[in-house]
Amino acid sequence: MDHWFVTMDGSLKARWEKAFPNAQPSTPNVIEKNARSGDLVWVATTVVSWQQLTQRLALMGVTVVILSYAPNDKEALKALDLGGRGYVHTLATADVLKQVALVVTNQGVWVGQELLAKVIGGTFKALSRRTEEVSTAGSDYLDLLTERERGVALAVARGATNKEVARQLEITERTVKAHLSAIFKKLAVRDRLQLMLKLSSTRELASY
Amino acid sequence: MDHWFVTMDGSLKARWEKAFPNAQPSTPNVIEKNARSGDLVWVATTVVSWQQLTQRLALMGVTVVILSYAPNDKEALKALDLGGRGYVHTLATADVLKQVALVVTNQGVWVGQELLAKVIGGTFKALSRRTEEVSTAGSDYLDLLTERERGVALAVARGATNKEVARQLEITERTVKAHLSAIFKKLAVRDRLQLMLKLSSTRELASY
DNA sequence: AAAAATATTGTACTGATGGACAGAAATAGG
DNA sequence: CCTATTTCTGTCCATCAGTACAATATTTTT
Repeated sequence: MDHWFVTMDGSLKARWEKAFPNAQPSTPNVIEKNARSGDLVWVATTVVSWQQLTQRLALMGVTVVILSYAPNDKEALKALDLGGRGYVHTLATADVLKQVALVVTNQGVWVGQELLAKVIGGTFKALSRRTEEVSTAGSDYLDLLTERERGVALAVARGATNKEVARQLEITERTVKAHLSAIFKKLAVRDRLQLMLKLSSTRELASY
Repeated sequence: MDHWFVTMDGSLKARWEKAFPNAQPSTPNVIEKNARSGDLVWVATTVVSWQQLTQRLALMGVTVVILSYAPNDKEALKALDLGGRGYVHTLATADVLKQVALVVTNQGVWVGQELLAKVIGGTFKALSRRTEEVSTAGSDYLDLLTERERGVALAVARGATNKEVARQLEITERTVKAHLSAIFKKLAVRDRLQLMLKLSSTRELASY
């Protein structure tokens, strides 16, 4: 996994070097050829076409974090909507940058807490009204499964591959398959697709 | 700063011990007397009164993370609304738990990425409608597809295999694959599982 | 104590899946 | 008339998913 910092002139700020000694500077023109899926690319909003660049890189499977000199909620939402996984002030300290990297490379999303509070506060009421009557509906197929099987079933229901489930639960892929076979038999479904449908019919799914 | 795990019986799962050797198990009755401002308390939703407990602990200045066996958006928002700083799957690995701790003890908020995407996606659309800068107006991903692609997408979302879709639409399996490839690219998903999730999440988002 | 359930991992196989190259015909808009 | 879009199809190949045989260790139940 490589680190790239994309600016207009390919300069590498001292702060970034301190946080990631192995990071490489790059420019908008060449980053799309050099970056590969799984890499972490930091894109400055001083790059003229940072939005298109973010979108394309995200589609490539690249983890993108946007660096802005003047962070604001609207730009942050735009960045995340385009597939960016983080939005940080360009002048963030090395410590913060390292933490951001840790979070986004582990399937997390980094976003300023003021924005998050604002968004969650506003959304909660509308969303809870909508789901109130549905959420506590009875028959739960998950009760038929063992604790470990539940973990596997929930991960699969979120769209994870066997390999991903194995990594998440810290077991081998073979064990995941074993659990899945048991799950399929217990819930009488033929594959993971039907499992998703069966589970999503009774509950809303989210992940960690 | 102390770590506490609150369950009904005060048990301490092996996974938690691995993540935090110094963590202490506790029960709802005594945690309010023992925890102090700045402490990190993990509360399982199996605790009957986890909501009141979360609220009271948060008001005390305690950092609270909620652990749920069956995470869902509504519960997550409720947890955060009550002052919780994180919402994680009970079966999260030690690595994930450690990362959550790192984030929440550093003024961060931990929330599932699907929920975040939903909330951000919803807010972004509302926001851009208001400012009228970004058009797209495509609330439904199906609008991005051609008629034939829509048929394939819907069949797949119902859990059909390629062979079944082919029979239903009276085309060859190869053609189904071609449509699917186009669908994956247009909707920026990696496989049929993610397609199912994407389509089912739009329906839920219809209200905002 | 014995039996059952649970959790884990192994190899080998078949069928399904998705991408990499494609090409060909029909239709609609300029 | 030309071009772009849509629809349909082909082969090859690497990877994934699920099963068929397993076996072993731990925990729980009887």
